[in-house]
Amino acid sequence: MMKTLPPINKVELMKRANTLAGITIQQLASKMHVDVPESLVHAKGWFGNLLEHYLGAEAASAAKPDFINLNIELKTIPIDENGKPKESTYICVVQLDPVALSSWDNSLVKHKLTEVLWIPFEASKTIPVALRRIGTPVLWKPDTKQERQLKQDWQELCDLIVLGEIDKISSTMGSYLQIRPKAANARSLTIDKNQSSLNTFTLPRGFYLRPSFTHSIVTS
DNA sequence: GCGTGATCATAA
DNA sequence: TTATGATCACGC
Repeated sequence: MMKTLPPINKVELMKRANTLAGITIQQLASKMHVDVPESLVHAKGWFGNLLEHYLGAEAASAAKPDFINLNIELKTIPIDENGKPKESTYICVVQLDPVALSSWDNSLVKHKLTEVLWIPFEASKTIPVALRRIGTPVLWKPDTKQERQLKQDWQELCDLIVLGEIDKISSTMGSYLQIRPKAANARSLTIDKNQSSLNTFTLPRGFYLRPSFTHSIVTS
C-alpha cells in the first residue's frame, strides 16, 4: 500500500483529513492503490488501517498516539442510517496491574483521549462497503465535564480491579467508559496481577467508549 | 500473548 | 432493536 509521510503539524493533518469529507471508501482505496473488501467480516480493522496510511500515522501497533509528535489519536466511527454511531469505540487494553491503574493522570485511557481525530463514515449494512461515504472529520479534546466523567468511570472500574474484584465488573458499568472483553476468543487468558495469589488468569479486557458518548462528540 | 485496528452475531 | 460477549487480522 501507498504510504504518506507524517503530518508536520495539526494544520497539515486537518488539511489531509478534510480531503476525505464526502468521498467514498472506494475513492480513498483507489488513491491508495488497494482493493476494497466485499465484507468486513474478515477485515474488521481494514478501514482504520487504510486511514492510518493515508493520513501518515506512525504508531502502528505500538501503545502510543497514532500521530506521535502531535499527540493525536485517530479513530474511525461507523455511523448508521439514523446518524448514530453503530458501535462502541475501543480505546485501549485494561492493564491488570495495580501500578498501571494507580492514577487517572498516568492512565492509558487519559493519554489516548488527550486529543482524538474522529473520522465518521457510513456503515449501514445496506450500502456496499466500497460505496460508503466518509464524513467530515472532527478534532476533539475532552472538555472539563467530559474529562470529569471519564475519570469517574475509570476510577470506579479500576478500584474494583485493584481490589481483585474484576469479576464483579459488568459491561453496564460506567456512563461514558465501559470494560468489555478484548481478546482473540473467549478462551484467551492473561495474568491478573491484582490478585493475592500468583498466576491468576483471567480474560483480557479493554476500555471502550459508549456510542451515546461518541454520538455527542461527533454531532457537537 | 499483547496491543494495535475494530466489527460481528446473537441473547435479551 | 440494541448492547454484550465474542471474534477477526496483523506485527512482533
